[in-house]
Amino acid sequence: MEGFEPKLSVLDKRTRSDGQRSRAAILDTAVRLVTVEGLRGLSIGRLAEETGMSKSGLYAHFGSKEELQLATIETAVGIFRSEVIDPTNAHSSPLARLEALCESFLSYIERPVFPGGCFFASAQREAAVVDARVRDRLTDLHGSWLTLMERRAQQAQEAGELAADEDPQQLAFELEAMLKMANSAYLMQRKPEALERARRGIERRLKLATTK
Amino acid sequence: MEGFEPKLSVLDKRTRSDGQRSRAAILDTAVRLVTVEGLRGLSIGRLAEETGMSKSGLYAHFGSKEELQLATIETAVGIFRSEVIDPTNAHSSPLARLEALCESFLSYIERPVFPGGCFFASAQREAAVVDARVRDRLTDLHGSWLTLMERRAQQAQEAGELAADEDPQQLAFELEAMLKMANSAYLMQRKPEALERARRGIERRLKLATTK
DNA sequence: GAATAATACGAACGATCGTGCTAACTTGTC
DNA sequence: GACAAGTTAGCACGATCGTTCGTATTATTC
Repeated sequence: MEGFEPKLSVLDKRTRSDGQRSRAAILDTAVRLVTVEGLRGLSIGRLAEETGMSKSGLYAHFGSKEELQLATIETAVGIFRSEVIDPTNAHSSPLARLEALCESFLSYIERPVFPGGCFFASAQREAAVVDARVRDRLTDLHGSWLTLMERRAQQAQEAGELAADEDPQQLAFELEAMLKMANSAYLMQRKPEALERARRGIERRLKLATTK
Repeated sequence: MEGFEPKLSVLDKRTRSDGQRSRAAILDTAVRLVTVEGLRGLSIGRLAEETGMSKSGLYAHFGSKEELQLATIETAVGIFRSEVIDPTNAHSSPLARLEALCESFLSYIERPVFPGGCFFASAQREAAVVDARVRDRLTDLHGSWLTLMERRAQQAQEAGELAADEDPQQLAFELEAMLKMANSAYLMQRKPEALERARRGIERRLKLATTK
């Protein structure tokens, strides 16, 4: 699953079980907070209040806000991988995996896995404001996701499941456009109609790419 | 141009010319700041520093941060109207106006009118964090834009320019998906390739809707 | 030219931000 | 059971946040 390998955390010499539990609880709260309030809303004080810890106690787990943000992102990556990407690998054909990827993403919005929609859509918004390492990581992940879609499309084409004159990158671009639109429209106007429109659009687009 | 009427400002008894000029200069800086840093980055201190005014002097123009945010939004609405929407009304046929609307939006990203891409995309991100009046106004505007696209599609269909079995709302959804994707991809990876993909996708989608 | 109201500034407020420091406690290891 | 290391809290710091107040400086009107 190239591109979504979790980055190694800078400090990895933690042994005590209570510390691991605390850290996990903090990050669990953090990812939810980010999707609702954005990366900027992820303040130490707010997070301490939310988890019932003191600011300094919480702070000791990360050492800086930047590290906290990075750790939060990696936590979200893990959830996204297991909730969205991994399940789609059960399918055998590339085209089925591409379709499953779209549906898996829509389901991830619909369930919802995070209260504020797609984690990365929420986080990337403030990329301009955030430290360079955080911004770079977010850009990497955005690229990885798009690349994954493109690769699936290309594999489908190589397997003869897509028309030969179809541009896999163009197809991936349009599919991701629907996913992104679904996320933002579903958040803005709470009606599930947005997800249905995305599903219909994706289905029609894929049909066009196969029967051209 | 229904839906994009500027809201009346709460205070309108300003008479002095220097005050009007200051206010305009502040708001001009504010709209640019929002597209780069988001609505949350629109802090009084930052804005004062950027415009060379004192915090309190600047503050006197608006009375509260909420009013500042609302005034900034209305300023952006005016720019969006004159830069994106109004020019498209020169075309006579509804379908041409719909096409022009898409191209006008892409050009607005490409020029760029704002340094951080579409103002409303930047502002809506933090809708969850902001005061109710600001959130409501942003939701209104989002609805107005989508409704405008839908109306154009419907008019085109009524004029016989679109296939009878095409769903105008679905078409508008998919077109806006491309526009949104173009904005975010163009910002993330600075390559103009994203705009080209959006243009190609829109053209293909419209062709499909006309020759079905 | 005087009166009036708009405009701008400086100082200060309470709150919150990220970040350090110190000290107390728990946990795991020898 | 001792000891080292991990964990947490308390306290305080400088900075910035939105906001208020008093005051001086303008621009417009009579």
